[in-house]
Amino acid sequence: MKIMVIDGNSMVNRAFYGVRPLTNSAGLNTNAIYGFLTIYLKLLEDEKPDGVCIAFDMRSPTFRHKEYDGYKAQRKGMPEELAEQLPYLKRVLDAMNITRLECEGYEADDIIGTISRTCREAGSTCDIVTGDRDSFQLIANEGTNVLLVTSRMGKTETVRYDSAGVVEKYTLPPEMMIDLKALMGDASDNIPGVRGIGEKTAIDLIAKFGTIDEIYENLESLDIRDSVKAKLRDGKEDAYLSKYLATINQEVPIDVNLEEYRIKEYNVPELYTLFTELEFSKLIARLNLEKEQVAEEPIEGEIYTDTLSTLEKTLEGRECAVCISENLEGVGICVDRKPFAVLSASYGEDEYSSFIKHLFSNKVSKIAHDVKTLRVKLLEMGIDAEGFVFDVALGAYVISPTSKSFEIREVCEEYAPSLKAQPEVLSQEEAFSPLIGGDTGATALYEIAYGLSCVCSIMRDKIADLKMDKLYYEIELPLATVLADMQHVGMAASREELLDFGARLSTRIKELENEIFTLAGMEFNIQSPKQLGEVLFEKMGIPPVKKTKNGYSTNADVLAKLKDKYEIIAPILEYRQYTKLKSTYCDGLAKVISPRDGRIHSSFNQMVTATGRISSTEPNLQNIPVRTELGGEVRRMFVPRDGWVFVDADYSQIELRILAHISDDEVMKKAFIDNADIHTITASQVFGVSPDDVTQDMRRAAKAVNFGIVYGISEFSLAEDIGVSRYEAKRYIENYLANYSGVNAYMKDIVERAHRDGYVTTLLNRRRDIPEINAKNFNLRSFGERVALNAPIQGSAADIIKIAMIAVSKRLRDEGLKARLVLQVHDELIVEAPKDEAERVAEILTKEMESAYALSVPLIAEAAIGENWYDAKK
DNA sequence: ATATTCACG
DNA sequence: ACGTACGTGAATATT
Repeated sequence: MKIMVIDGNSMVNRAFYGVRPLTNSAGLNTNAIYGFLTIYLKLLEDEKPDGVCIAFDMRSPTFRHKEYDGYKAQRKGMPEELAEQLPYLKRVLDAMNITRLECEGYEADDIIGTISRTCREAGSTCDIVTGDRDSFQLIANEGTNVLLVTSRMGKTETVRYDSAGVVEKYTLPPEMMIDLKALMGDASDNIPGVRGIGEKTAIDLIAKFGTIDEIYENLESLDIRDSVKAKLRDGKEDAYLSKYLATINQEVPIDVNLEEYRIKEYNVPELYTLFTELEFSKLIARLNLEKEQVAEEPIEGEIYTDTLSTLEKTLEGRECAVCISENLEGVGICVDRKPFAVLSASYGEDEYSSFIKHLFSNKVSKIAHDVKTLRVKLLEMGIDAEGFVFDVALGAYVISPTSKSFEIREVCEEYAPSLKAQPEVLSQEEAFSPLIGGDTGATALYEIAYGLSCVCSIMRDKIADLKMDKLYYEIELPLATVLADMQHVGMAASREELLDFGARLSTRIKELENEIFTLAGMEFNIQSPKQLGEVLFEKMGIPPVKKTKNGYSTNADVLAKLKDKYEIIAPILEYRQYTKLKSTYCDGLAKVISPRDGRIHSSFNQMVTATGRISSTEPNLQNIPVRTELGGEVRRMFVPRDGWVFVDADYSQIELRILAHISDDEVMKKAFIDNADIHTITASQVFGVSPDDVTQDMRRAAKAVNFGIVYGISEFSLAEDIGVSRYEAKRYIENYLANYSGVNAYMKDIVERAHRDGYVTTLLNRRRDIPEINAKNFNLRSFGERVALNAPIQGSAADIIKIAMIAVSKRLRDEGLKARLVLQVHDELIVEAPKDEAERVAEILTKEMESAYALSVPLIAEAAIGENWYDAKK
């Protein structure tokens, strides 16, 4: 077997300096990537290796740096124009299925040495591709050669060196290269060598004596010039240090499996996407990446005219893609890649509606787009739709949760671009909002169904590739049905009480308004941050605390700092609180109570957040006040049906428990296993006192540190948050990380992995891409690093509560209970239950939430029962 | 359409 | 030295 092992950093440098500057239209430099690929493809053609791998240096210091501070000390960091290309190059190599190797504490050369040794031992030949001569020492007669790549004037040349080649060039065999360097040093790596001895003398000496050991053992008796002898005598230590530094390590602790390097097929869609972004159209053509992307045939569908009972039989037990029109006047179906439309107008009312019932029963396996919305719509029409085996929108979300849109059009364009080129109708506007009544609508319906079936098969592979089958098929897909049911059931709030509360707030708002105007000496719009800023910081001359993009900041933090010094501030804060409550909650909620059933049907969106949480809109029921007494009143106005109660259960410290689990931090795990108060334990760690001696203030500070850690802490923000000096905040963090050493290691590791991979994952392998992580802009990159810290934690919590929701929902149904899940607030589930089911439901909630996922610490949920939402919280 | 503020986890 | 905690949605003012 013939292995080619490439020195990635060296080659990318050669490419960068050897290829004229190139950028794509987004301004990204691409010349090093392009040059690298050109050289690689040429080598592949010329050398025809069986296997390939590429070794990279890591940023972290190596064993050589630890031994010698000066090692490569003169090296400047790579220019930004090159650094920004590396993450892309790595993605390209991944898409080409070429193995990349990196190892903390070692250089690429060491990895290469290790592989060449493995090859020798396995009897394989090994070609080392590199741009510098450091690797010459690895050349061996048993088939280890160096392909030295040089570039000048935009031309690259490759010269093969074997043992004879080295002797010809240096008059010394490869194995003497190390000792040669021990004497002559290496300016480019800042290896000292023996002071005063250059290449010529060094070659002579090594040729004569072989090794520096040989030289130093007999130094005084050697037949050489006295001046050289003196230099050797003075430089002995340097000589041995240099030898150590120059010696390539061939025992790097990496798993080497030569079979794994065997050349594999490219991941064509991935590579195509990347090359498109990089604008490498020549390479796309050269590698034939576009082939098979364009459908050969246009979509040919028809309007179904046979009797529907025949069709029912055909569909039974089969899988089909479906798409319904706005009011169910028609449905597009695609089975076995054959698209057609069934129109209500072609049949009698009974025949059509019984077909629809059958189609949406679980006798037919359906692929659809946005199952939750579809199910809600059908539930409103009295149809309990089930049997969905794939949701194309949800698939797109799971694959890339940060995408902006999961509309049919976008998803089709992204996952089946051939559809765009071929059929005319599918690319037209009206095709995606079908209005039945003419051929266009029917055509659109079946074309969409066809599109969905194409997209589905591509997505299934992609989901399997990403190892997200469990996340997708066992969590997200079943959850869509649970969310549809929650949305359909809704939650009741008392319109009268909300409006009454609003009226009471209004009275107080008026009073506050007058008070503020009097203190300001003028009338203005208090709700306008601009006017308020001018009044406070210009007219009244209060010193501004913070600025925003367009003026003075007047937010609650700023006002709190001014509160004790200026009389006008307190009423403003109160005014803000009251107007917020009235407009967002009293008026806002009253507005969305459905006239049909007097309940609020919030939309639960499964495809919005970057982390996997769900969100709630129109209205947002996930931000109903609770932190202040007055705000909590709003929760009293959420009431169950007559004779029913709310059962509310929430997870205790789920995010910190997840942190303890994934960081495997012994101290934090013990705190949870002992069922201790985590903030108190943290306080005892941070302040170095026993848990019994932790004061309220210490606990409060520790709580802020715990939160900070989960968010990707900075000492500045922590200091700001808890009102201590920056220095003190820094001490807290240092103590925290020193005591929770597992957390410290985890934080380092996850950030490093994010830099390397460009994404992070959760416990259930939900993935979040973090393109910012390799940005040159400091703020953007720092943001990426905080995201890398937080997303696995927040996202894993989201995974776990989703599993619990599915389990709770199933048990309520299986056990014939009337109780129904009505709300989820990230770490809290609320069920509306008949009074006589309440205790049972509380048990189910607690049990299913706690057992949703086995962590290495206990997962605790606490349930409470109440006559309204406020009272249902402990 | 964007900015600011503030409600929640 | 950089600027400063993660994830959301709604109301309001302003461009």
